[in-house]
Amino acid sequence: MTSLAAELSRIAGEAFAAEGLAESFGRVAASDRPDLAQFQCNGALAAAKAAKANPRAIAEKIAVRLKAEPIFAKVEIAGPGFLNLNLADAALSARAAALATDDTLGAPGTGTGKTVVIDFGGPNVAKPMHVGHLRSSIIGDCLQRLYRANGWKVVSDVHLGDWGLQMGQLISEVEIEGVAPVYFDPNVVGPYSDDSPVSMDDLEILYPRASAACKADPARLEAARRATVDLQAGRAGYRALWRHFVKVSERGLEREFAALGVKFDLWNGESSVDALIPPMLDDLKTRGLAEISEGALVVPVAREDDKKPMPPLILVKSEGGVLYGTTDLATVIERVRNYDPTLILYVVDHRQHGHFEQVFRAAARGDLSGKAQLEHVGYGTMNGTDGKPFKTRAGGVMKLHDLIAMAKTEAEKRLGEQGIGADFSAEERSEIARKVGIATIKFADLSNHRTTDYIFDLERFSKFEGKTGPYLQYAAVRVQSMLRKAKEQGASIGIPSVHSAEERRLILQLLSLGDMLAAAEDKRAPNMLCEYAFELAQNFSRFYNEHHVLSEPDPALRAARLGLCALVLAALTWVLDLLGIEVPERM
RNA sequence: GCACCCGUAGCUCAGCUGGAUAGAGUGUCGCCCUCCGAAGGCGAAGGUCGCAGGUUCGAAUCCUGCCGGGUGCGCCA
Repeated sequence: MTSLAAELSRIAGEAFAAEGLAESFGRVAASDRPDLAQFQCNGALAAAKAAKANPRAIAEKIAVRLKAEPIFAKVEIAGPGFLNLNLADAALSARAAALATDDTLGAPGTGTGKTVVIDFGGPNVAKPMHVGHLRSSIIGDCLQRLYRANGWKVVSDVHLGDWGLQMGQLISEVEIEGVAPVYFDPNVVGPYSDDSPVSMDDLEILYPRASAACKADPARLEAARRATVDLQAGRAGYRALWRHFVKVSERGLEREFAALGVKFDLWNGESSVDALIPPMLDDLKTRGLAEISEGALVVPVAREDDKKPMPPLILVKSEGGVLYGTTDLATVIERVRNYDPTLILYVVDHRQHGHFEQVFRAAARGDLSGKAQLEHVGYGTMNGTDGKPFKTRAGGVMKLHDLIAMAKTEAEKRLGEQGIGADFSAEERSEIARKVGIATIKFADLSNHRTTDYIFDLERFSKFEGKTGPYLQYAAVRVQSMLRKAKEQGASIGIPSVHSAEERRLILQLLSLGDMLAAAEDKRAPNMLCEYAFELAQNFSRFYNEHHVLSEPDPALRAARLGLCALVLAALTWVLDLLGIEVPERM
């Protein structure tokens, strides 16, 4: 179904058109001044500016036409030419009734027939996930849920970091440690054991050791570079060892993502496009797009009008290794070939903006992206309460696993303080705490605007008061509880309609859900979902405070109000689901 | 040095394709539970929207300069 605002815009647009003005001036949106009206149209001001006419006079003409429309209960002109509009309650009620039977709750269907590839998560092989991966994972997951809700075909790809210098660092470290000499024996070409010579715990020790050694010693770094080149060139022992690294790491990562409730369609990585790289390089060289510069093969991407230096995208390093820019470019080719998407989103830390600009420009120069628009969906840093990047108390990198555990512990503490679930089983209490802990983290992260840094304050985010994940879960549980009671009492659930100011307000917000989803998609802005969910909970509380539903003596009115409660619950649960937040049965 | 992002209430943040009295949470101070879960609702106080110019009938929003903070700038990811 088309959104209410869209329908009103169409009606107003026709009024402008009938006056010989552009239809686009008819854009109607929720009013900035809810005390004055439900909706507003500011088109008369813009039209007057364009036509050098009197805005008030234009507004008068439009108002005359709009007053003839039965959908409006009020059409007023205010100030220099604002059109303030209220709807007839009958129209609102009809819309609410239609919404109550709409499984999609007014989702806009903006993605019908379109495919989007979303690249997020981006964990690295051999490294445990840390808080740096948190934002990519939960923002990316929210976007994939949102795009699906809006009708897109979504292909999500975790895009493992499994092919760069860090792999060479690890391989050379294993060689130095001497823990698996067979993989380095030039006289052995396999077959190799199916069992990994290293565990995830080993890798977590080996990688930082290798990384530090390479930083300290140029010769050690050189060995890592050589190992990288050999791995990428296909040396059998290195490939076998590397496959163990990947497999071992994936098992750990799957657990981490499961704990977060994040799923991917593809578990591809940088290495997945290995075979595509040589033909891509040949093609780019043949077409004169790639050239040798300072010993490396590069694609120049600088443009005349650049205001800043724009280094070329390096495809092959002087010693022969490929970089993540190379795999990113080849991955564009792969995704276009496999899915022909209209959009590819990269949910990656905003510090990598320059990298993506290079890749996107190179893709454009090579005409590699088909019809796809490539877009870097950047995000800011998660900081500690000191305003600096989030660290453990000891000053180290906080693992994601530990952060989730902290949030769950905090949730348990809060639930205990509130006496929630005192009579539930230990298992159920634990499960509730898990859901609340995840909600704490996700809502805190997603409610901040994506591009800005934010301060992670567990103390504040885990509160049940205010704009928090736990509060919204509680609000949803409360409505569930009421509907359960209604069912026990045998009360029938009817069709929502307007009988009071509180219901009117609630229904108006419910009818704007589709517009919010479209806007959130357009801006790739999860915080709009958070804002909506919180406002919905607030509007419900006002309604709930004012009208005692279950004790309402008029059965028809009670049924209508229960219908409204059911609709609110459906909308709230759905938006929370898009945020990746689960609502417990009870709490 | 150059480029990008940010500077909004005591604190944490929305709002930014220009529009009416700049919003929310939190904190502070008042009210409101014989009734569906008060983890709530209603109200008050709190702002030169970093500073200075400019465009406009109209600027938190667009442009320029400055100050303050963050980030990035060729073989890491």
